[in-house]
Amino acid sequence: MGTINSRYKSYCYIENLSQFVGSEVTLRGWVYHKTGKGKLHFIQLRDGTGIVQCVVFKPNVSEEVFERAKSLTQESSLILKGYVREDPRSPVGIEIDVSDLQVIQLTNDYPITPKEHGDSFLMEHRHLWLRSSKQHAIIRVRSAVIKAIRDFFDGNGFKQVDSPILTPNACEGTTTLFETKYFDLGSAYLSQSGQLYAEASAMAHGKVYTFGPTFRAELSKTRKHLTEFWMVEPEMAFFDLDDDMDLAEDLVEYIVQYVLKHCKKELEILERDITKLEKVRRPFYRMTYTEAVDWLNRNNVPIIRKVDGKEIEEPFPWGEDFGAVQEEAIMEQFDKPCIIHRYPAKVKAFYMKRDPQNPELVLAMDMLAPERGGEIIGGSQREDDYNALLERIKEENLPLEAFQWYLDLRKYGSVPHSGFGLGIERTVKWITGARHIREVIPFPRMIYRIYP
RNA sequence: UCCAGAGUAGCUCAGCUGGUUAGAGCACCUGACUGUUAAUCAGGGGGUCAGGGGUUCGAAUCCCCUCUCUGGAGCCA
Repeated sequence: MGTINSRYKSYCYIENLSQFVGSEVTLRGWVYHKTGKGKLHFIQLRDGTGIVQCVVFKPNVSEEVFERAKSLTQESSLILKGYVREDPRSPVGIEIDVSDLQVIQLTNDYPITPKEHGDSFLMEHRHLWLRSSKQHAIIRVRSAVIKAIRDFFDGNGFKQVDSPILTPNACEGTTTLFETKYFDLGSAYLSQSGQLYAEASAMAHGKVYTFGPTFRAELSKTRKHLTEFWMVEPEMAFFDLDDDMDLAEDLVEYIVQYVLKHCKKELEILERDITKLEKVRRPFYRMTYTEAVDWLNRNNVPIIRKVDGKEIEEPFPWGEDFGAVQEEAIMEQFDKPCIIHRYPAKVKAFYMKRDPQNPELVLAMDMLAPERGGEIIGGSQREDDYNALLERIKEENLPLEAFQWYLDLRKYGSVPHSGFGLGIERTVKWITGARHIREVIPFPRMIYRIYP
């Protein structure tokens, strides 16, 4: 891997300790855990890159240093010097024999102990919970996922062209938006998708991707929803739906294989079954919406409706959108992602292109992840015909003035084009096996939580 | 938003059909210990039982209201 030459490289970090066996090093960090036994103290030191056991043996250090080591508490910050030694008794094979130790700050009453805690308590202390080893591993996987995404697109001739976060109008009129005042121009909204702007950029650059936060004021309270989440949205001129699906497969395969290669330790800490991830290789499964409905009915997965307060089970009707029950039933049979494509037009957004084979369908696709990973990608070929798009905007009662620029794209050199959005958090949740989506973003924003 | 569940020590929880001064483990403080890694052993401090109202001789326990939190649904990535 290429690295940048800098003076910071000369610092010694725990992840590089194996290069320093037999020599003296200085480490800076925090006490992750400490145990003692009379004349012997064991400090689990973490420095952000890893954890190593440091041994303080009374005869080896001065009286003051031993007293300082004895007084250390969880999450106290310190600088220590010691010899790096291979030791089979250490979980990482390496240990530090401490010769000197300086306390930067002695911590009192660190709230997160090695014992169990409730979700609510940990979320209140998210700013500290980030230091715990599983949370630390998850955020490192997140970082790797983002790097994989950038490498993939940059290496395939895409340009990153960012979309605005403050927007004048709704992209998909259906979902709820966060509204804010915008000087004398009235209201602005936090973006719920960069797609429309990505389309404009694709007409300028061919293949582009936008990467940024998106905001949805939906009143959803589940473990796969955030009100602020990150999304990467590629958009490609001259791509049809099949090209779009191929690209989505390539991307997801690349991300998973990258994480398997670069995050072995993290996946181990997270106790992730990597044999399941190793199966994520092209080609993925594909089925049309209509095939999926047939499958549901052949396998007796009904839809449950409430009529007069009573729950009634009915066969799944063609034209209805899938809920969590249907998605999970379909995915149970698959050991790698599945793309479902060609949905009924009435359950999908206005900008999606009609299927020339069947006007009731749109050229849309969703990718569902196995192991209850849920929907990680939603995409489509876009409507590129001026009149067809205008018709759809009117049908949805969207403000025509706001979409004038978007219609312009169909007026000046319109071409077939496609794109999709991949949710970073849902992807990281699936890959890490995290229980809740709030664990895969450093500071989650949810319907009832905006602290810390 | 709708449905369901929860709130007792810093944390995780027990506390029965109402009955003396509210309990445990961990964390914290003091001491012992040369191989711990959720160390062990001995001792110690720590409570507005979410808040308010009601029933009762008596409420953590029963009833009502409010607040907070958790999970699920719909919608979505």
